Amino acid sequence: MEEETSKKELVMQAALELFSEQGYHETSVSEIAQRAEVAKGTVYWYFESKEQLFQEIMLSGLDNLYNRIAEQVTTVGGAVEKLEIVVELFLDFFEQNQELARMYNESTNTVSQRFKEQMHLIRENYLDLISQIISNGIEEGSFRADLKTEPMAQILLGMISAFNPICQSDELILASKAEHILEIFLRGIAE
Amino acid sequence: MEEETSKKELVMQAALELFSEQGYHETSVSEIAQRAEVAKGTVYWYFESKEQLFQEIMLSGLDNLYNRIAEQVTTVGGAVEKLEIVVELFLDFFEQNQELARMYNESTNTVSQRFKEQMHLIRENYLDLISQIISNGIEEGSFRADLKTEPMAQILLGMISAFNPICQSDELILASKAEHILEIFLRGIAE
Amino acid sequence: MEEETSKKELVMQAALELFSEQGYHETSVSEIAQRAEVAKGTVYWYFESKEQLFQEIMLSGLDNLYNRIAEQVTTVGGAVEKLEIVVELFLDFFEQNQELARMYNESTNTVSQRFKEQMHLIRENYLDLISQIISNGIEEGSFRADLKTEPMAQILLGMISAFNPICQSDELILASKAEHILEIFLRGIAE
Amino acid sequence: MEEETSKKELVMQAALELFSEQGYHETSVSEIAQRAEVAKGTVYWYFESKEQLFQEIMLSGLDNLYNRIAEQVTTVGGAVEKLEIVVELFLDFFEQNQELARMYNESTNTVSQRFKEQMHLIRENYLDLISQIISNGIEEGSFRADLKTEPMAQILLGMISAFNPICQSDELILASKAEHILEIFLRGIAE
DNA sequence: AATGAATGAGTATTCATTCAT
DNA sequence: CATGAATGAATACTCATTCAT
Repeated sequence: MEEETSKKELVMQAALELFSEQGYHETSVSEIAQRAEVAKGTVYWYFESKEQLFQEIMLSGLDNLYNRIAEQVTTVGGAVEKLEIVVELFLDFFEQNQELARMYNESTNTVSQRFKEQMHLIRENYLDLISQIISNGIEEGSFRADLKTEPMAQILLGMISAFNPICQSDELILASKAEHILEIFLRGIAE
Repeated sequence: MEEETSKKELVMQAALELFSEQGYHETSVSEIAQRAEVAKGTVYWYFESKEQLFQEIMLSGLDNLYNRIAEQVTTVGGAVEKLEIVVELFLDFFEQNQELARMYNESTNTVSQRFKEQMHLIRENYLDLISQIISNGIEEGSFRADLKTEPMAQILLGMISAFNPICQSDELILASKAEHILEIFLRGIAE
Repeated sequence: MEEETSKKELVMQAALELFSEQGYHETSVSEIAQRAEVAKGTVYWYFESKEQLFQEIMLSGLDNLYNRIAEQVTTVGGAVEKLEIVVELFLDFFEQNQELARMYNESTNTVSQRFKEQMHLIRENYLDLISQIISNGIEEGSFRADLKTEPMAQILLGMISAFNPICQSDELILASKAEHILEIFLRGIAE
Repeated sequence: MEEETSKKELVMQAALELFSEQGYHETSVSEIAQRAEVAKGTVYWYFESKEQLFQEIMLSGLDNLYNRIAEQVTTVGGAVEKLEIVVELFLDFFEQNQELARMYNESTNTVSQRFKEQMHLIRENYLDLISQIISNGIEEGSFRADLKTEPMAQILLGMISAFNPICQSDELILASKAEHILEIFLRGIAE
């Protein structure tokens, strides 16, 4: 009657864990089924292929983050505060989902054209969101008017990625990472 | 009589091309041998395994870049000029070796612990180099004294990666990329 | 309220179509269920297994033909006329049911011993029927008395099969096929 | 130095045996490798796929038979004697290679379009050969001039197939089968 | 040094069948 | 009667690696 978690979700969770622990290629469908405690066939009942499973996980994860950011950003007024939120939520997401971050990197060559396009679209959504915020900041007079918003958005994402736990050795705390990024970026684009 | 290119180099070149075109897992040793126009066994005469081959390519590529940067950096005086060189050489390298950049991303999970450690070491070398420059800049009075150099170095690398051609859609020219990065970063860390 | 066609018949029809379009092994139970617009489980309510379904289709088809031939053959007097009917009905059946003809060929190795025996039995029925006609023809004085009826029956079936549309490239019309067969066979066995 | 049988031949032989014992679908590549006493990979070293292996076996078998017939047929003068040779060699072939005969039947749906076309071509070669003989017989005055040679050739092949051991229950000896066929066919087409 | 035939462990995927609802 | 989610055994095929020549 309760059926706490659907089998599909069990599979996705198991796959997320294994993909991020071991990588896409190093994880077999059998392993996923085993960890999810379902039969191998069940994986194929819910997903057309291993790759599809991967994509569904990626896309849903990134979509969630986007929605969370887009939502929170409306709760504050100034462009500076908005960027603070973007940075924090992103860093928090990387912290919580090292898996996806890692998978994102690994997937570059692995997957189908259609998937790449979807990923690109998602990335563009993020860039648009940030560009918009910067644009608002310029109107507000908070940021320099001579900036091209799109490359700025790219740079911010790059800075954030620099603190993706995968790339990092030393262990800064999240708040500190955000501080460093904002310190440079906001100063860099300030009026 | 001349033997223009050694078979080992032919193999490395073929592997570099194929790895970057298709990714590590999607490239078979047979393909590499074929493209290099040598027998499969020859690959194994020069390299212990496919993974070793991969690593040798990666490491030699990144090493070259490091040496080039380290060398050029000594030819100028100020910290600002040094950072300009770092940014430009990195961006140029990405442009010339999209392959390695892509491979670097993909390799995160793929490979052995020992290899990861080597990659980390290389990355640390880069970070040290940049940290050192920033540190000098602080002493010079060019940069703020309250900065932690290591996170700054990380941030700079992150910003540079943001313009890795793999991640990008729009086609900025190299000079323009460098300008954007330096504009924000130098302003961000300036005294 | 009317329920024009029973689900069982829908399944058999769908299976017949698919088996003959694609062959036994190339057709999955899922496909059959889909084409029949019933659930997969329904197939298993009516048939013990995929093989049973196949057999039921085969046997019922061949049984129908046998009965039709056996019946029509009584409506004429002479052995020659009887053989004409045999040939025509067979050829007509092949034309109408290329599917079954094809399936018959394919099934030789596919299926269980018990099924093969049933098929053999059916074949023997056909051979008996024809042998009997030939035997009558000999008594009538229409056919040579030195003939062994059983091999003659076999030969006739073989000749008929030669015009099975599967084996053929050129498109003779049915009447013409029958004519060719009878021309040779009747002349060959005539007194 | 001797290497009595090449591994490729071992594989083909094993496959031929297993296919004819159990059928195409019922035989796994593993089984073939096992019976041939080679590794599974070796099968794939010599053949692109299971289907290719099947095709190579079929085509080479039928080609051999054709060549044998075409050759022997030139050693005798009259059309009647030529047809006797055709019938005998065919029947002998079926006897020796029940396997191939059976496989031929089963393959109808299994395989690729290109293969079907090749099979058709081979069949046409056989039909042409026989048509030609009949045509010569007509010129010789041995056979009726009102015959269409192509359907006659088809009929003869059909008669021969009727004695394919697969289709048969009782065990006639080869000579007797040939006699039956020729008795009817030659009488049927005689002047 | 170089070759390429041979190996066999490993993997994604299919599909007949079952059974709780 | 009817459904379709769940199962897991079975299979074709790949590919890094070895080694006799």
